[in-house]
Order: sequence, then structure tokens, then C-alpha cells
Amino acid sequence: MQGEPVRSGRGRPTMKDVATRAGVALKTVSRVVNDEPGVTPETANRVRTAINELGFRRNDSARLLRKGQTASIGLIMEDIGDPFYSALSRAVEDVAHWNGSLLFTGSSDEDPQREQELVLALCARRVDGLIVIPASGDHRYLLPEIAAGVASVFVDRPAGMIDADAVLADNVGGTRAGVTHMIRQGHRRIGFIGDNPQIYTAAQRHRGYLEAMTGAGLAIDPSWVCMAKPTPDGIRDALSRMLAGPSPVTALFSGNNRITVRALREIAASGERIALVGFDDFELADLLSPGVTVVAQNPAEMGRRATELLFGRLAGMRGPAQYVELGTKLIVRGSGEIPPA
Amino acid sequence: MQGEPVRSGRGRPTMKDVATRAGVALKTVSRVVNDEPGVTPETANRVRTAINELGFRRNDSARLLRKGQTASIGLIMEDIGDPFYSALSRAVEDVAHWNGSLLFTGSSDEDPQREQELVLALCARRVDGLIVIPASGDHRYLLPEIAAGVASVFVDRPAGMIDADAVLADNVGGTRAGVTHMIRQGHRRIGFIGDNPQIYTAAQRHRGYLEAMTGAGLAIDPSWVCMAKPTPDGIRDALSRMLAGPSPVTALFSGNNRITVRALREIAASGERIALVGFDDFELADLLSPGVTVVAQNPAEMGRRATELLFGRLAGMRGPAQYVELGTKLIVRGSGEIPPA
DNA sequence: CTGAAAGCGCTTACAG
DNA sequence: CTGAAAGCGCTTACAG
Repeated sequence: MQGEPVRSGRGRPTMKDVATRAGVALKTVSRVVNDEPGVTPETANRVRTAINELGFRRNDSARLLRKGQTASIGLIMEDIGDPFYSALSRAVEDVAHWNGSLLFTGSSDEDPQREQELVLALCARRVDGLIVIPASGDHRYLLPEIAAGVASVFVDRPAGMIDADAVLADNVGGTRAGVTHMIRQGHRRIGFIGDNPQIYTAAQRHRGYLEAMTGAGLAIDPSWVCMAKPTPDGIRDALSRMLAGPSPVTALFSGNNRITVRALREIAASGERIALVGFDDFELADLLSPGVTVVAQNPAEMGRRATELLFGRLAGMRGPAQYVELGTKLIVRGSGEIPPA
Repeated sequence: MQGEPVRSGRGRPTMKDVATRAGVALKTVSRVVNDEPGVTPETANRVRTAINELGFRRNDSARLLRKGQTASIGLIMEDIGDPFYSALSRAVEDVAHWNGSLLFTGSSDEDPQREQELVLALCARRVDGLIVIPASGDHRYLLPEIAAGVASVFVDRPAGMIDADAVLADNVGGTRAGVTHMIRQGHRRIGFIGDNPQIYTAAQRHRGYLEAMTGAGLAIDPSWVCMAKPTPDGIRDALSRMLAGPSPVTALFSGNNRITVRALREIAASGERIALVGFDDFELADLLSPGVTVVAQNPAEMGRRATELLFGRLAGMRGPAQYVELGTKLIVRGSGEIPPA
């Protein structure tokens, strides 16, 4: 951990140090480091020797300050530990890397306050652009930043109270397809476990459920629907309410990957046998028995499209806010094809 | 996307602009922005008004350049899309946030070249420190950076050819425990599917397997062991070789989460019934039937310990390189308790 | 309490 | 081909 200092003062050697050692001007070092023309091979060699002897590495932060950009973008999501977001992150990183940018990542934990802190901290670092999976419902705090030139694209959920680019999944249509699939299997009493209705995707998927049920002329008992933060306890209670009443459900639609997993766990523990379709695909869904039928979205594709849009904006693309909606895919594996009891 | 310029020139307002508007000197603006004492409330108010009118936000990149640090750290791993690394990332992020640092993340895809590029790009940005899950076996390229003061801690695998802090799991002991567990169930012919033996963890776990078998006085048929990059095809072939020979295995140890999942898929497809213990826990391991017995490490704990060590170094902690070894936990769920045929 | 000057490590714009 | 000066947006060190 202890290093021998490579120059008199503390800290790292700078172009100035290299220049002194090579007996040239600062600007000449800059030319060599940046492969600019107009340096004799002999001079260039002297500079390169000095660079190696001193262990010089250009300070890109200083460079970028002068150039007025940072060659970095920020990604704010709910939780990078969640497989859905980590798959999305990877796609964002790849496109950023492709465009010569480094990536800051931050998790908001679905807390609007933390989202705003992270976003503004990144703006203060002057990231070139921002990919945001919003926790907040009000992004007016971003308006001055956008006006100042920070490109930003929202993913998974649209921005709140401002008009901005967004890449979304077809939440309503996907859910409608999943619920309709179970209706076609003969189910009439279908439950829905979603998330906090403040969350855009939760509300949209709930709407898809309502549309499918209403469209099929099916009434919905209030006890069949749970829209709340999906804690294990909450899901257990919701399930037992759905199954206990005078008109128990025979099928369940779960609103996202975490809910699906928790519901599976509860269903397995309860010993009940009901049909299940979940929004979001997840690893091993095919290996469970029965395999879990899901409405899959493609997180990598969402991340990729959003980041390409971001770099398009950074490259000068103008025009009104774009809304990209990506389709979903019903993947039939068994759990959604269990017939009504 | 189009914003009205808030000052004459293009770009964002600076402290200088604020100073001009408030009719004070630059330094006074700096004082107000940084809550430094020695400004009359009245002056401060004038400055704050100007800040709001102009939409000024301090440029932290410029600030940190002057201060000589960047309040950011970098995390280089194999693939942020992998749940193991994403869980680790989240822990790193939390500790970084706790310490007022932002986090750069980058995926090396197990490519030493890309690892080096990413690491050096981050060093050029002058990150304060680096958490590295190495792909490379030779980290001498980092020596000048470390000498220049970049703190660095290695996780999951030690640094190659240099002496540096590392947080590792007990790969040998964990694997030994897992294999021994199956030996105790009566298995004598146990297969091992690992990864490329160049990878530290792969080699260590292989060693644990050898120790357990040898320790129990069991001979190992060469066809039982596969040490190669775990492609789906490679795993299928390895499995059929293990099961086809004159002395087919009755049990299998799989060297990491991805191998386990792929092996499960192949075993399910083949219809064979063999015991399985895997290194690494994974979501839903308990919901499969049988549940999957695993040797669990704790990625979040690894990330947390490594990052705490990193910030300890940044806070001035001296002394020789530290090696932290974290224990593993055998989690019994059923697949490892299948008796020999 | 307030400010003018120098400097962080680079690049830009210009001169020789 | 090479370099001296100014500037990116801030903070530090010092003076009044």
C-alpha cells in the first residue's frame, strides 16, 4: 500500500512534471499524449521516456473539465441487486462502453428522496446523461438540469410531471394477455396481487387485469385484489383472503418477479393448487414443477433501447419526447394452464 | 429537450455568473454555497437569490479537481448482470454511499484485457479507490497506480503477481464440506463440474473436491471431472460422459451458480436421478423439487467487507495487505441427500 | 466581513 | 515544429 513517491511533491506526476523532465513545454507533452501531429519523432521519444520514468497517467477528470463534458452517464434504479435491474444495467453499460462513456450506478430503494439526491449528485458531477428508473412521481426538480443540457431517458416508468423520453413495456397489454390466458383455461375467479398503486407499472398492470376481467364479462370480488407493497406477510394474508372467502379464486396473476416468487413460496407452503401467471420472467421458472407461465418483458432490450436513445440525444438528435413501448411475451410453462378446481 | 439559456453564453451558469448577478466577488459565492462562515445574512441572501434565478448548481467535478480527490470509487466485476455480482454490487454501493462516494461499475466479461482497460480508465478519472473482482492473473499493471495512492481491494479472487488486500470465500473448505456431505450419504463415485482452472475460485474448489475424495480414500476416475468454461454444450457432454462410463457417478458437485443451474437443466432433461450439491446459493433453490442443497457464500457480506476495508485504507489505515476469508454454509434442501442408486 | 490572486491538471487559441 | 498565455469552474491562501 505504501508507494515510493515518483516526484518531489506528494501526489501524482503531471504534464508539467513530464515537461520539465523531458525539457520541453507543457503543450508538447499534451501533443504527445493525445497523438496530435506536429512533434518530431525525437522529441516525442524524449517525452515518452519521461512519461514512463515518472509513471505519468493523464488526469481525465481535468481533461474533461476543460473539454466541457465528462464521458460518463448515470443510471438510477430501484435496486441493482434485483436481477431485473441488473440485467438492464448490463445492457446500459454495454451501450455506454460502446460510446466511450463510463457508468455511474445508484439504487434509490424506491425512495423519491434518495432518487433525487442521487440524480442531483450525478448532475453536479456533470454526467452527460441520465437513465432513470423513477421512484419519484414528480421530476420537476430535473427541469433546470435538462434545460442546462443533461440528456435524460426514463425507463420502465415515465417521468412524473415533465415531458421526457421514456422506454416502457406494454404493461396493460401484457397483463391483459396473461389474465385472458387463464380465462381461456376456464377460470372465472382470478386474483391479482400487485404493488403499491403509486408505482406506474403496478397501476398499469392492475388496469390490464381489470380490462381482461371486464372484457370477459367477469365481476371482481374486492377480496381478490391486493395492491400494496409486497411484503411476505402481506402476500400471505392476501392469498389466504382470496382463498378463504365464499367465492375463492382458482387462479392468480402476480404483478412482478418478486411477487411471483413470494406467491409461489406461499402457494407451495399452503398446499393449494391454483393457476398462476406472473409478470416478468425469471431464471429457473422453467425448472419448477409445474413450470411458471409468465408475461416476459426484456430488461436488456429496455436498457439497450433507452441508452441508445440517450446517446442519440447526446449526438444532437432533436424533436419532441419519444415514448417507446416494448411488447411482452406470454411464455407458457404449466402453472398458467392448471384448470379450475 | 430544448432549454432556454440561463445566461448569455452557452452552458451552465458558474459561480462567476452568480457573483456578477449578486454584485459580489466569486469567493463570496463560494462561501455561501459551502456554508462557510463570515458572510452577512443580507449578502448571503442576495447570493442565494442569484443562485435560484440562474439555476446554478455547483460543478463538483471542478471542485473535486481542486480538492485533489473525486469522492468516487470503481467496481470492476465479471458481469453486473449476474445475480451473484449484482448482490455484491449493491453492498459496495451502500458502503460507498455511506462514505459519501459515488460508484462506477464495469463488467470485464472475464477478459483480462477489458479488465485492465476499465481499471486504468477509472484510474485516469482518479477514482479514490477500486474494488476488483479480477479476470486477469497479473495485476502488475496496477502497481504505479497503487504507488500513486489509488486504494484497491480484491474480492472473490486474490490479485495476481502483486500483494494487495483481498476478501475471499473459503472455497476449499466449502467444497470439501459439500463433497464430504455426499460421501456421508453413501456416494463413492462423485463428479465435479468446475470452470476454467485458470480462474482462482475454480482451481480452489477443484482442490476442495480432491481433498474430500482423497481424504475419504476414494479414487477419482478422470471422466468424472470437467474443468472448462461452462457452456451448456460442455456441461451436457461432461454429464453424459460421467454417466455413461463403466463406473458412472451417482452424485455431482457443481462449481458455481451458473453451472448448477445448467446442470439442473441437463439432469432434468436426461431424466437421471443423481445427487447434486452446488457452490453458491441462488433464488428459488428451495422451491425446486427436490430443493437444491448448496454451499452458500454471502456476496453482500463480501462486498461490504471489501468496501469497508477500502474506506479504511482511504482513511489512512496502514499495514501489510490483509486477507479476509469468509466462511461458507452448507444448506441442506434435498438434492444433496439423494442416496446412491 | 469581503475580495483579488494563484492554482488544481489539463486543452484551446494563438504566436513564433 | 514548439511554446507562452489564457481558461475550464472551482478552492486555497492570503490580504485588507
